[in-house]
Parts: sequence; structure tokens; C-alpha cells
Amino acid sequence: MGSCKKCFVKEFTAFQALSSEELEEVSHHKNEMRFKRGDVIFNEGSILNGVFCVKRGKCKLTKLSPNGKNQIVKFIKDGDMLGHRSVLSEEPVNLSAVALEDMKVCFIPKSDVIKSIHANKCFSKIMFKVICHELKEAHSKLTNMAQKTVRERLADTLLFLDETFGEDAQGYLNIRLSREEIANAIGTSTESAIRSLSEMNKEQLVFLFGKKIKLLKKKRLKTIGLRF
Amino acid sequence: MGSCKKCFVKEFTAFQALSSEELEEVSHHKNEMRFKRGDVIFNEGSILNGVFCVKRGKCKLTKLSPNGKNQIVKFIKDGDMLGHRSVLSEEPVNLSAVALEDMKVCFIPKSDVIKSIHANKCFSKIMFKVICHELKEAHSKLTNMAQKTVRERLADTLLFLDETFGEDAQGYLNIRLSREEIANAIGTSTESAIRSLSEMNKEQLVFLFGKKIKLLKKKRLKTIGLRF
DNA sequence: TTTTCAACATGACATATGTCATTTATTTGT
DNA sequence: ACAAATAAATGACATATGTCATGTTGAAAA
Repeated sequence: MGSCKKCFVKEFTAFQALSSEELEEVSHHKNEMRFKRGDVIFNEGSILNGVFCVKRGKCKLTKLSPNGKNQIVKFIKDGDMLGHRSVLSEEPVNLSAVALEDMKVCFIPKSDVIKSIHANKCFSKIMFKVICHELKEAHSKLTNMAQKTVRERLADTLLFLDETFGEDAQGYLNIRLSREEIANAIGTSTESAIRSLSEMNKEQLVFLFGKKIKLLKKKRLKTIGLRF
Repeated sequence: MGSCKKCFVKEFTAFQALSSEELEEVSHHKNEMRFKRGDVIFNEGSILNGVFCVKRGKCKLTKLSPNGKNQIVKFIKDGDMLGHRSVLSEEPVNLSAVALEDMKVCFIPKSDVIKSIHANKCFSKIMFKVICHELKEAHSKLTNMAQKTVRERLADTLLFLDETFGEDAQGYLNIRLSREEIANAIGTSTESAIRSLSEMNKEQLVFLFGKKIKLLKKKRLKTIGLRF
């Protein structure tokens, strides 16, 4: 198995703060895992004994609502960390993680994370920043969810997906989601999401080709998201 | 000015982790402040040079939506800390804090917080737990906002206010909110909030007496919140 | 007390969104 | 390649929620 020293993921996470020696130690404890599209990485309520670093692939973090629907709370891409909230707060995870495509991840035991937190000020500083940023993001999403219409949230979400995952050679969003997943991300019914999407299709704001989505007028979409 | 050593707030915050000497130092740098109902403690976008510890009084954390409405993201009571997210992530605050009643708070400079984070493992551990808990809470709220009806969110909010602020001698919720503030907390229009409230009043789930609210059937309210 | 103003309440209506039913298109497994 | 299953799309309709208008109440100020 490769060393963490050469892993690109470290650049994007708090592991960038670790010294060569510290990384070497983590390398010995880490465990590479693979998941296929649809696989559950962890489930709401379960106990995590470490964090996951995503080397390749995307996944969704979902929360089950009492009405039986899954809310997509966050999207995760390569270079991101998973499960750190649970490890830092010593609580069960409150979200489920499900792979959206084939993934390669590294599992790093809790003990190494905790040790790094205590031994390395910079590591702990970055960890604080990561969590704080997630908190800020969650408060924004909460406000948007409460105050914006489905159409506005759809516009926001499409632009977010574009920024986060980029576009393929033909300009389509570089992530494959079902209409149900799009609905779960914006917090509405599948039918409403489909209707809003095809409305934007008719208005030539987006171009739909099966599950593929191309954003045609990003500026217009931005103004829709900001509600003009 | 009193010493932090004797302050009850420390028991509820990460400051419980500090030694006598550490607390003594914080005591010399802290600054006691008072706010009246309606006063702004800080505003979305401003830079904070420290955290606030609430000795007495309640406040609301709000976020302005592009549509001009204020979303209440969190309620703060005595014993709580304010502004720590901003200080830890070294970013401007993303929420405004407005006093809901007369308040007495202590301002503690950023430098003392950062120093404690680095010098005291237990302090940093508790800070992580606090932020992580807030993140978990925010994800739950996000899901509720997306998936529940106004009535369900109102039931949730009333029960939350009851748990958080308790009841007065007559059994009324121990917090005074305008109908507009209740609407901003559950994420709906003032009229809808009023209608839902008076509906619950007619059903004898709550008793309304001016701004005062008494919860008559908490179990029923719980089942409404969980959507049965 | 009277006056004034803001908060509260409620009706009427428009609109957004959810739900159910049905058809059409895609994907999956054999 | 085919059948079966699943996902997507769409219409019809019910319902929830927002908006505007108006009246009422209650609190604060003169």
C-alpha cells in the first residue's frame, strides 16, 4: 500500500499539517477500501472508529426524515474527509454516507486522528476550520431551505454541483444523479424537481439529455438563486 | 469586576477545562458588557476579536435571506458562548446576534481563546464537541425545514423553546417572542405562524395569552412534530 | 385618560407544492 | 436481444402556504 506522504488527499485535509514522521505512522495504520455505486459507507446511528479520506469518487451524506424521505445534507468529492464530526465529538454518526460512483477511500483509525489533534497545533487548527466552515455552510443551507422556492433552490443546487464537481468534455455536470436524488438535495418531491428541471429546459436555462445536465445560462441561474 | 473562577458560565463552556491560573489570566482580559432587548451584539459580516459568554439573558442568532426575511438559526441562553465559530475559523461572523431581553455578557479576547486551545487539550476537546454538536443540530434542522410542514415545525419549535428556556410559575414558556420572531424561527410567514398557533389554540394544544404561550398537551405536540 | 402606533388576527384569494395515476423512456438482468 | 423492473415525465387534482387587505387589540406615549 502506498504511503500517505504521496497521497494527494493530504493536501486538501488537515493531514497536510503532519510531518513526514507523523504521516509515516498514519500510513502504517491506514486501511484502503473500495465502494461501488450505491454502497453504504456508514449508516446513521452507527459508531465510527476512524475517519475516511476519499481518494477517488463521490458520495452523498443523507439524513432520514421521520416522513421516510432522505434529505441530502452534503456532497463529498475526492480530497474530502468523512466521519470526522463523529470522531471528534465521540458520538455516533448522524448521517449516512452512500457512494454515488465507484470509490477508493482510506480509513484512518480514530487514535491517529486524536493523537494528531493533540500533538500538532496546525492539524487541530485546520480541523477547527473545516468543521467551522461546515457549520457556516449548514446555516446558509438552512436559511435557503426555509426562505427560497423550489425553483430557486434548484438553481442554487445546479450551480453548486457545477462548481463542486465541474463539467465533462461536452459541458455536462460531472456528476450523475437520479431525479429523486436531485429532489432529495433541494428538499422537495421527485415530481416537483422534475417539473422545475423541465421548465428550465424549456426556457433553455439548462439542457437535459437523459440524466446528463448542462447549464446553459449560469448568470440567469445565479439571479434566480438570489431571487430577483 | 468578578473573577472568572466564580462565574457560573464557565461550568457550561470549554472554560471549565482551564486551571485556576489560566482562568485568572482570562479574568484580567475579559470585559463585561450589557445589552438591552433589541440591541445588536454583532452583525452578519463583521469581524469579531473575541467570544462572548452569556451571564444573563437570551438572544437570537439570525441570518438575512436574499428575500429580506430574517431566519432565526439558533437561540442562545445564559451559560452559552457566542462568536466562537468566527474566532476559530478566523472568518467574519455569518450570523447576527440580537438580544431578546436584557443581557449581561463577558467579552473574552480572541488571543485568550486561541492560547487556551493550544495550551489546554481538554479546552480544545470541549470546543470541538461544542462545534460538532452545533453542526449535528444544524443538519437536523436543515432536514426538518426541508421535510416538515409549518404545523410540524411549529410543534417542534414550541417543544424546543420549552426544553431550552423552561416555564414560568404559571406554566408559560419562559421566553417572550413576537409572532414575527416565531415565524422567523420556523421559517414561514408571520400570518402562517399566527394561523397555525391559533389553530393549536382552538384544539387546546396550547393556550395563548397575549404573547405568552402555555403548552397544554406536550405529548400530542411531540407526535405532531414527528409526523404521525 | 386619551391618542397613537405597532403587533396581532383573520378573511379572501393566488400560487406553489405535494400526491396520485398513468404513460413513456431507460436501465438491468437473463 | 428481450423481458422485466425501475426511473422519468406529465396531467389532474388536493392542499399548504404566501400575499394582500382589513379590522382588532393592546401597549406605549402624550
